Amino acid sequence: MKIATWNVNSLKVRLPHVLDWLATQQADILCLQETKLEDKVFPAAEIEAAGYRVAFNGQKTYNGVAILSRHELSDVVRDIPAYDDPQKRVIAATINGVRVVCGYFPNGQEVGSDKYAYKLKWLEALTNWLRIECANYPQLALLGDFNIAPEDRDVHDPAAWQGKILCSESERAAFAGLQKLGLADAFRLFEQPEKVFSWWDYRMMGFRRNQGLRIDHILLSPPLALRCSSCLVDKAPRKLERPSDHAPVLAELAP
DNA sequence: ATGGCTTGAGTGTCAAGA
Repeated sequence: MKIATWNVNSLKVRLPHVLDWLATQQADILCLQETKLEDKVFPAAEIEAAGYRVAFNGQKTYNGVAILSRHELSDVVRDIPAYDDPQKRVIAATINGVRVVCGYFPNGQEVGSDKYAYKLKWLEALTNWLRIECANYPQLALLGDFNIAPEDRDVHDPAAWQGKILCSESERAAFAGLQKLGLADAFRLFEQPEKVFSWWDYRMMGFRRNQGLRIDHILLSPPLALRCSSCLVDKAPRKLERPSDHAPVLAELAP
């Protein structure tokens, strides 16, 4: 089973890329972030025509998440339960016995800002909820745009990013807090090349110079980590015309 | 030099992303 995550930075603009990528990769599950679409205009018909079922949780202009699946989705949950938040950042569903949680983590803008405080609160709420979710669902996968580079090796220029947003101590501690729930970073289960990133700034030719960060992740509970046979970033869609600034991250789970 | 692109909203140009 192939599971993946991709921040598409507007599904309206990126739908052709998404459909092409699904056809190429034959992914079973794709979690999307930054769809930026209200539910009433979500392109469900086009996605279903491609052979996928879909659940979504969106809003106008900002945020918005979705889970696309070749298999049936059940027990869909939208937003973090008991956490009051108008921003549409979370959707979860059970697929083939796997609890799939799709998250678009807050950016945080700048360390010390109001948005940074919101990011840390949000991370705490997510972690508290996932502690319960992990107990209820031994097979759990957390996929999404975490907006956290977990370690210096996930950053093209660690010195320049030292202590900055996406790399600060508190954000990395929150990432470690998710790992403490038993969730493993699928990418780091395997030997990987150096300087693999999942996001590159549109400006300054960031992609061509590989000036990026690894901030999109797939975290797996212990039984799923045992089943995981590979995890990679697919840079191909980032090379297309009008790409998202993020590339998809893909993991393979043995049956 | 805190810029640089891209998107959405909306028709000026700004907010937000990371």
